[in-house]
Amino acid sequence: MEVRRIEPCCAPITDEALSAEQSQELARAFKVLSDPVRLRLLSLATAAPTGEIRAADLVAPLGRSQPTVSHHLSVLADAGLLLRDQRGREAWFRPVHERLAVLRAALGE
Amino acid sequence: MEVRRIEPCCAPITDEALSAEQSQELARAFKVLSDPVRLRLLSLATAAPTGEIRAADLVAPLGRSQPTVSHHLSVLADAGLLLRDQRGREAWFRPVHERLAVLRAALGE
DNA sequence: CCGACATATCGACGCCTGTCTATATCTGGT
DNA sequence: ACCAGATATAGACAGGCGTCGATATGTCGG
Repeated sequence: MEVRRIEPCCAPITDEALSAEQSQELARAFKVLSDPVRLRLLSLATAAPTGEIRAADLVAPLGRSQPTVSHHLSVLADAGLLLRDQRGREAWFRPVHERLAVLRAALGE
Repeated sequence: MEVRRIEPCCAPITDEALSAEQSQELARAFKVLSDPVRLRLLSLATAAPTGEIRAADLVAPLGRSQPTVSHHLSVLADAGLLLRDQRGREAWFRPVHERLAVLRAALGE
């Protein structure tokens, strides 16, 4: 998916026109959010009481295969929206609120 | 693209987990923003001094064919992010800031 | 009424991406 | 050492989407 770390890239799109490069970078970022499974993973991570989730616990609720869930978690981690914490054979993930804030900021206000 | 009007659909994803339906709806919305041409169109519309843009004036700066630009404008209009104002043979577009705000709100805060 | 302009629609093509099954890798416990 | 559990990787397949050229539709001016 050509995932790239989400970084502050530009003024809010409500303020000034984007360059070709800026729009491409932003589009890549929003593409990460354009899948229902990934959005659900992100919300499950943020809403988790402990603030983190374990990969194995997500397969059943999402109704997708284990490799598919693993794939989406990697996409979110590569984008910097989730932070992977490997503990032995388990993979735990925490949301990175600052990255979400970057995208929110790009939408204006 | 199965575009649908962008509506307030859910609490911020930072607050509580999304349902399958909510995540699908949100994903559809972000998919509209996941293309560089559409992001650029949106920013050009918002940054325009008069607050509106004419379709014909966008072909050259975007470097895409006229049908492609027309297509993307339609996607944005269908999503409710742009408001189409037909004036004779010309099509003018204004940004709908409330729709952008809906997406911003879904990202938290 | 005709030609130039503005936009939308159609059909096709190529690439990208989400999904799966099968398999590999690594870890922890017994 | 072995087995079971957790995760990652590989490969394949199907559907979706951005793009284009060609064409249709509609509008203004002379």
